Parts: sequence; structure tokens; C-alpha cells
Amino acid sequence: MVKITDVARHAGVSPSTVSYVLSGKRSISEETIRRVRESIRELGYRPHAGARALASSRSNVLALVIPLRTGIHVPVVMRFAVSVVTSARRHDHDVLLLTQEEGEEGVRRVADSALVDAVIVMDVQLHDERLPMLRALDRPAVLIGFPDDTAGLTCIDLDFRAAGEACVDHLAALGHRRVGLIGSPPEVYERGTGYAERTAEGFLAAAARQGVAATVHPCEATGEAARELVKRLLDEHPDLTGVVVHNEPIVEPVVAAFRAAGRRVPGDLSVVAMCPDEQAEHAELQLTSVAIPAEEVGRRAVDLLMAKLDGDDVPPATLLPPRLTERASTAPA
Amino acid sequence: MVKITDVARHAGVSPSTVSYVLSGKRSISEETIRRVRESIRELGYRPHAGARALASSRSNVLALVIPLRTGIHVPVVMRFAVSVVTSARRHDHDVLLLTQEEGEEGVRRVADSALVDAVIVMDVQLHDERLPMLRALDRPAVLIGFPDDTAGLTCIDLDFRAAGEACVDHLAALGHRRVGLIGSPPEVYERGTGYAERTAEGFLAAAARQGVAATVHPCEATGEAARELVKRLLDEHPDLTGVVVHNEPIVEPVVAAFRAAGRRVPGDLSVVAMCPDEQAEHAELQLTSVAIPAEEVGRRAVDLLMAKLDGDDVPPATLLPPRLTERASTAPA
DNA sequence: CCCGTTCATCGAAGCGCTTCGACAACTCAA
DNA sequence: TTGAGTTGTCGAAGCGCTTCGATGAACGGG
Repeated sequence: MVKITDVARHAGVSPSTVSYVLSGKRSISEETIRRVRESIRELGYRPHAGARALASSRSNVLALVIPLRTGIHVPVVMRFAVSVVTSARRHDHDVLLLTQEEGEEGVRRVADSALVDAVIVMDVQLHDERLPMLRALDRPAVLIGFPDDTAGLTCIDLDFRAAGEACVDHLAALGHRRVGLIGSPPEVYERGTGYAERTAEGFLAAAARQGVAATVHPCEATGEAARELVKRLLDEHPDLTGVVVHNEPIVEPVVAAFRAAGRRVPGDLSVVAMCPDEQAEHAELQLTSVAIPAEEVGRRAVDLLMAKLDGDDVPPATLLPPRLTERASTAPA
Repeated sequence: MVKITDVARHAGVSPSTVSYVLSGKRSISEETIRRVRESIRELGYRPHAGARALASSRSNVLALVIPLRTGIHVPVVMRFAVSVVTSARRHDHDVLLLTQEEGEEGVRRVADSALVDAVIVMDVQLHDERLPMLRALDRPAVLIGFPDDTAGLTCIDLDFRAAGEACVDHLAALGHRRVGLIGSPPEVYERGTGYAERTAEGFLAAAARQGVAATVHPCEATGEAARELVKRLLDEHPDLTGVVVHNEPIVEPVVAAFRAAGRRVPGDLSVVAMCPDEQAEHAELQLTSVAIPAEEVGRRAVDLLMAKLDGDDVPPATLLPPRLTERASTAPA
């Protein structure tokens, strides 16, 4: 194994100089930098991560806690994760994967053992049992998702309340007078998930404000459940002309079900999806949608974490404004 | 931060004794073990991961390279990943997440810097460009998926060829005389993905052996593509009575499309899926299926890696035999 | 009762790096 | 021409742990 002393000898400098070339923490002459870099390249030197962590008390590793609960949409989770990994690499950090199963203990373990410098937690519940631990943690943490009480935490997410409102406002502007929200599976609401509840709140608030009749309908993420719900909706609300779907896997089945029921989309019935842009664009019918900006959220979560690691103050709450893109699934009532 | 010397002092022993209690590498008296454990608990001691890695040249971290290509089914990838993380924890290891984007360089980086002790690579192609690097790597690696040439490697996966055969054998035994394989998206075949090609080979080989007419059809993973393909299939092969679907997201749409075309399933047409048992069981129509044993593959990949880390010899190739479970989607022709 | 073993424990070295203080060599204003 | 800064580099300490060899105590066979 090539170590820093080998590089130092090869370049004719001291180990500390090599270290300073690598970290840039002291000024080094152009010429020396060149020689050291050349030696590093030639010898194929890689600093030993453990030694570095020990000496600097920085491991350059972040922990990412991913959710495993039922009712979550796995592809979206993966987008967040990939975005976090990619962003972390830009800051010269790696990402350790923790499953929710390991839970509190896992976070504490990797934090206390200095395996990681900081933590990102996904899928935070309104009353998340991990909050006390996260508040007490002696390492920076960023939550993706908003708990009820954000005091002492750093949180980031799409502004789901505003997103819910944006969908209704769009439909109302098109003249729709009765709208429905097809939401996440019931268990997601039952366990108090911020994004689901806040979307519903925004949806209902905007409807009230606009004088539009509105109802909220949790729905399992299966085609069958979607078809049944659509049937029931049309039965109970024959005047329904606008639907918001906040449940990625069943967007397509919902559209198909409305069509099967004889409704033209968007002729008779408009659909707004809340999903990643990619999904909205690749659907058979291009969907008017509010984007779930997983990439941006992941990136900014990492940026926040890096700022905290640098000792900077960061805003405790970051709500990304929703972006509604009009496509082919909505039309005037 | 509590360190080993603190524990040693508290327990009235030397640091090395504490270390030996923790590692079990030397015999220690019951009484001392008890006292040391008690001190560890009381002080909340956690060994510093970096220090440990430096002194022992073992980081107790594995790298997991996950795929990002198009055409792969994300939920299945996630199952592998979760299984790897869970299994690694059982062996007291953590998992570092690498994306395929980082590629070769990423693996080399974390291996050379001793950030990880070993590597698991998912979604290996038949002629994977990473193979030379993996062969040359000075750390153990296990591949999930089989390249064309496994020399010098350790690979594990479901035996997809046998799986393809099992599906046809099942259908043939039920008296079906013409069968079709609805496979992965075209790009998956184009880039030479082992599991897709081997399934098709097994499928065709068994059909030839059984004297059954058979065709293979790649299919994009969208409901629309599925519906089109089904229409075309029925057009071109009116005598088709058995279908194998090896493309998780479109299993349901395929069944729905056959029904929409007036075929009863399984009355007129039998469907065998290749998907996780969970998916087969939770479908509206319980699906006869060959299980994709993601959990087992992940677990055994980790077990193989641990064996290699212990210096044990391991089989270069592990093919898990397919398991076909008869459910409600297949019936006699 | 002595000596060779085994058992339990200790002390010290060393893993490869970062960082701090020191210092020689310059630079430049007074 | 001096003294105060600045720049570039070095040496050494130390991060917290594991591991090796040493050692004293207890044990048992001859």
C-alpha cells in the first residue's frame, strides 16, 4: 500500500507538505504542488480513509436513512437516494445506507462511532419517534420531510400544502366546480405522514377559497383499487370534472379507469398528477402535473448538511415552491 | 468522547484487555468480561470506526454498487439493496452506497482508500466493462448476476435459464402448445443483460424440447406498450394460450389486456409471471409465478463475501434453483 | 517440589494521517 | 538597514484503536 510517506519521499518533501497539498489548508508553492501531484499520480496514492478519519475527526461519509414502510413509492425513494449520493460525491463525501429497520439505534451507532459525519433522514412522520434522538444527536442532521414540530431541526421538502393548492387553483381557473383528490394509501395518512396530510389540507383550503366542492380519497396503490375508487367517485359525484392524483403508481390506472367509464380525458374530466416530471412526460397521455423534485430535494439536503458541517447557520425549514406544468390532461370544464 | 482508555480505567483493566473483550480474540475471565461490559454500557462507549479501521485494516464496511440504467425495475433493485444491508448488519458490517454512475473509478476509490473491505456489484452485464477492474481488485467482490466469463470472479443469481425452462415446462404439462415470453425492454437485451438473455434461452430450449411453439417479445415497461404487444400477439398467434411475463411492472396490464381482448385468464389463456412472490400474491388475480428471490440472493451474496473476507474458498458460481408456485393464473389448455 | 503448560492480563509499538508550532528565507516599508 | 510580516516547508505529536510479545499466576504430571 502506498502511503503518504512514500509520496513525500518520491516528491522530495515532508509528509505534512503532501497533506497540505491535498487539503489546501496552507499555501504551497506552485512548483511543489506540481511535483507532489505528479508523485501521487505516479504512485497511485490514495489516502487511507480510516487514518484520515482518525487524524481529522472527519470521515467524509454521510448516513442516509431510507424508508421501508408500506405505501411508499419505491422509485421516488430511489431518486432521492441517488440524488443524495451524487450530490454527496460532489462534496467529496460518500453515503452509508441505513434502513429504517435499524432505526434510531443504527443512526446512533454510526454517529457515535464516528463512522459518519452527518445524517440525512427520509420519510419523516409528523410525530416521528426519532425526533428526540435527532435533536440530541451531536452531529448535523437534515430531514427530508416535515415533522409537526421542527424546532431544533433542519428540514427540507416540497411545499406540499402549496402543491395541493396549486392543483386546485389550476382546475378552478379552468372552471371546474367539483374536484377530488386521489391520495396515498390509507396507512400513509394513518401514521401521520406530512406530505400526504399537507397536500390534502392545501387541496381542501384552496377549494374552500375558490368555492369549489372537494373531497379527499386515500387509495391503495393497485390498479384494482384505483378502478374501484374511480367507479365509486363517479357514482357519488356525477358532477366531478377534476381530479388530482397524488399516488404515483396508480396515475395511469386512474386515467384508464375514467376512460373505461366513458369519460374523455381531458374532454370530460381533467387530471392533475403529483409525480416526477419524467413520469408525467412519459405517460401515454402527457399529464399536467406538479413535479416531485426529488433530485433537487436530495441535492439541497446535502448542501444544507455541508453548510452545517462547515459551521454555517442554515434555515431550519426549506419549503420548495411547487411547479405546475400544464400538459395534455387538463382542459376547461 | 468516551474512548477505550476511559473504559479500561473504569473497569480497572488495561486498554488491550477491553479490546480483547470486544473482539474475543483472546481468552478473558468471566469476571473481567462482565466488568468491562458493564463499564462499556455505563459509559456508553463506542469504538471509533476510523481508529479501528486504521489499527486493524478492516473497516467493516461493504460497498454496494446499484444500477441506474433504464429498463431495470427499481423496486426489485431496492429489495436486493435492503437485503444486502440487513444481511451485512448481521455480520456487523455497514453498507456504502455507490451508484453505477460513479462506476469503476468509484469502486477503485473506496477500495484503495480502505473505506470498504469488499464490494458487491449488482446488475452485471454479459460483457461488463467493469470485469477487468473487479478481477484486479485487491479486495473480495461478489457479483449479483452472471457475466459471460466468470473466471476469477464470484457470482450469484437466480438460475434464469432454469427459470425460463420451468415456466415452459409448467405450461406444456398443462397442455399448452403455443407460448410467448413477454420480456424486458429491448434496451435490456441490447446491452447484453444475463438474466434477460438466459431466461429467453431457457424458455426457447424448453419449448423446443417439449415440442411447443414459442416466441420471445421484449416489451417496454408501460401499460400502453403492454396493451399493444398483447394485441399484436393475439393477432399474429391466434392459437396462443400460454404467456410468461418477465417484466414486473407490466404483469398486471398484460393480464388486463388479455381480458380486455376477451380472453379469460386462466380459462382461455394462462399466465406465468417472473416476479417476487409478494407481487404474485398481492395481484388481483393470484399469479402462478417463478419467484425472484431478491432477499435470498442479497443474503447469500453477503455470506459469500464474508466467507471470502475470512479467507475461505467459495464457489465461483452460485445459481439458485427456480421455484415455481402454482396459483390462479394458469390452467389446463 | 520443580518444571513445563495454560490462562489471563499488561505494556508498548504502530496503523497512516492531520495539524500545530517553529523556522528559514524573503519582501517591503520606514 | 533594520524589523515586522509573509510565505513555504518541516518535524513531531497525537488521533483511538489492535496486536504482539512478555509476564506472573495457577495448574498438573513426574
